[in-house]
Amino acid sequence: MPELPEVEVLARHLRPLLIGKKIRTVSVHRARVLEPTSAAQLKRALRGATFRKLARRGKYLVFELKRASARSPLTLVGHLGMTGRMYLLPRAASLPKHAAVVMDLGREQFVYEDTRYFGRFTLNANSISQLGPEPLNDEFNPKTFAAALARSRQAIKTKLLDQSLVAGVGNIYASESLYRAGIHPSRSVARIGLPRWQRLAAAVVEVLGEAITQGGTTLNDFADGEGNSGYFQVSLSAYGREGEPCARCGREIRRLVQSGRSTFYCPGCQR
DNA sequence: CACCATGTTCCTTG
DNA sequence: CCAAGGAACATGGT
Repeated sequence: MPELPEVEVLARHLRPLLIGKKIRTVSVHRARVLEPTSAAQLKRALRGATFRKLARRGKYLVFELKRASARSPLTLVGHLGMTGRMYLLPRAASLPKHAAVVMDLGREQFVYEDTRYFGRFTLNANSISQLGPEPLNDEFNPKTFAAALARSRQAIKTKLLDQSLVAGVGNIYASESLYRAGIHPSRSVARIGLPRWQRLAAAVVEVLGEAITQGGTTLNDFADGEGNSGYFQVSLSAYGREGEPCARCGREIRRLVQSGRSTFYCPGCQR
């Protein structure tokens, strides 16, 4: 459940549940997700710490904690990879098969589970510093967008996944944004002029914003970690619709592979 | 068995 | 040094 909108919805859900809660102990079931932090480091740093803030940056969750002893706040960075989830469970509840890190909060436990263990839960904030502008802020606009691509000839779809260009767009919303902007995913970024950049930037903002709004209706799914996240309740126009008629022009949605990842587009609407 | 999957990083090649 | 492409990571669903 991992692109920007899903992470934003999760952050809004977790924020009131975590702020003010104190961590008693931390158990690490899969140390790989902590890298480069060690299990011992994480346990020592978090024991007795209290959640103060929770923010989102791109697809990352940024937890700020206060340690009982000390002055400087502690930053914990979470990323859900492809299959990560975070939620609270009652203290006695049994853990899921792929629980990676569990924090004992007293009457509850804060669980990070991740089937494929591609995600991260770490004290290292390095990857965050490499992120490009937030698409839902005004630091993101068509000009910074176009300027960042000056020397590239890659396909625009591939570039949209580059987190140093825009933070938070993933494989699903890249297809959706290009569909909305009417731009062919294979178009070289060198051949995109200002009007197209403007349409694309606007489309990215709209698509992500709408997904957040729609994700807001399925918040309850995060609470118990059961069943589906509600992710695919967001209505998608292109992604996953190969062979189905385009809602705008009726031609069949096609699938192609770029840099090893599926792209869905309408050959009629996207040039 | 084959292929697909919401992501990032590392390695190789040019 | 840079850009670009592909494999690796790990598990499960169809």
